[in-house]
Amino acid sequence: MEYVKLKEICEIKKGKKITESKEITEGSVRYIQIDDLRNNNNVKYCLPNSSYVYVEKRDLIIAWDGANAGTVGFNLEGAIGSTLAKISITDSKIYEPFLALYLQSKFDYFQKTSTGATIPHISRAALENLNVPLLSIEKQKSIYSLLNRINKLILLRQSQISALDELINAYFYDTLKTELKSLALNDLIISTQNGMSRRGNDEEGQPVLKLKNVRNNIVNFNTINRIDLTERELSTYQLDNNDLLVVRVNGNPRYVGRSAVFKGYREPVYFNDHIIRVKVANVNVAYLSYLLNSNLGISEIQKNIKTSAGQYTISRDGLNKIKLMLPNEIVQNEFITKKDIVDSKKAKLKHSLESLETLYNALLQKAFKGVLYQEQEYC
DNA sequence: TCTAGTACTTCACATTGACC
DNA sequence: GGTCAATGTGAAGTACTAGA
Repeated sequence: MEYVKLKEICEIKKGKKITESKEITEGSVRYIQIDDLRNNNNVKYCLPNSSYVYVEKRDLIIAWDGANAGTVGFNLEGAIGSTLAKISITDSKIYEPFLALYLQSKFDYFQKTSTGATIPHISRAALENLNVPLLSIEKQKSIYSLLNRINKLILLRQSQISALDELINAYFYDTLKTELKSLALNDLIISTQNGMSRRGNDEEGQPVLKLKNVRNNIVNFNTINRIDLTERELSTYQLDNNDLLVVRVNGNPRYVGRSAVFKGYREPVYFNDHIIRVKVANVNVAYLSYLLNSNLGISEIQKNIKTSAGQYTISRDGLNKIKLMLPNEIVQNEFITKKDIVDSKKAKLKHSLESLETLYNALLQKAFKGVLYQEQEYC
């Protein structure tokens, strides 16, 4: 396959420092930062300035500095910040979306060739001298079309998963339209207990849950630490099924009080002092966890959080004081039954999503080695 | 020994400024 | 003006310790 250096088909220009405009006026333009290459969750604006570097939708944008240096995006319009660079294609034989896909596939190369001791920066030389496969426009479009179809399926799966989350949320808010009983969490608590303060990550030992193992309604075992526990610790901190685990401390108040129900593991599991274990009665514990992680629960938890030196904590006493509005147990159980059904559908969609992502990456590699195109010709 | 508060660490992105 | 190391800042997570 024939290759051409990137510098022969593109112009690269680094962005400038931009002053964000808090007010959006008629003349405001979008201020593009690294996060904008991944999503539109935090769109910012600025006032036009002749010194700024502007991109059009056909231009590619690459993250120049930081841990994500090498991230590539396109189809954006606006002024780019100082940690981004604009890649303008000057050769009409290059199909922009194809080149964007190619550069996105070279993320590891950009990371490996980056410079800088503290913060990595894209190496201009490595970028400019990158070999780009030179295919006919038709072939570029054909490859892009195939990969884009898979990408659309990936986006569809992601939106289906989000839709199921919204469905569960809608079911949850339906439960709040029934007759509710006002009570304090204390009325449901049988006992609370802080975890062990011992540290470590031994090769051998028992699994000990820490803060990051407790996500909203999910206990994950992906990065679990192991500690060789004493007899006393083994008997004091072993979790039982249906224990409610509540995050006790964090630098961000939003994460204090987040909770999940322990549903068992292949071996006994223990917990450290970032977590409070709560045993409850007269409530569906999974429903209680969902309620505490909802906006309603969070706003109640916030009222009982203490802050000092930028740290936020909730004590066992604070947990007891949390006020709740609960439907009866029949409604709670019905909600959890529905949620379990939706969760199993979500699991299937997630599995499908992972398969699509694997397929996408495999085809991406083949496409840029020229193998994919040969196979396509026989299709 | 347990609890709860706080100091410390790590990571990521933004900004600055010296140097070429 | 471009490059890149240093620094600032905030988020998120981890470790330590005083006091009950």
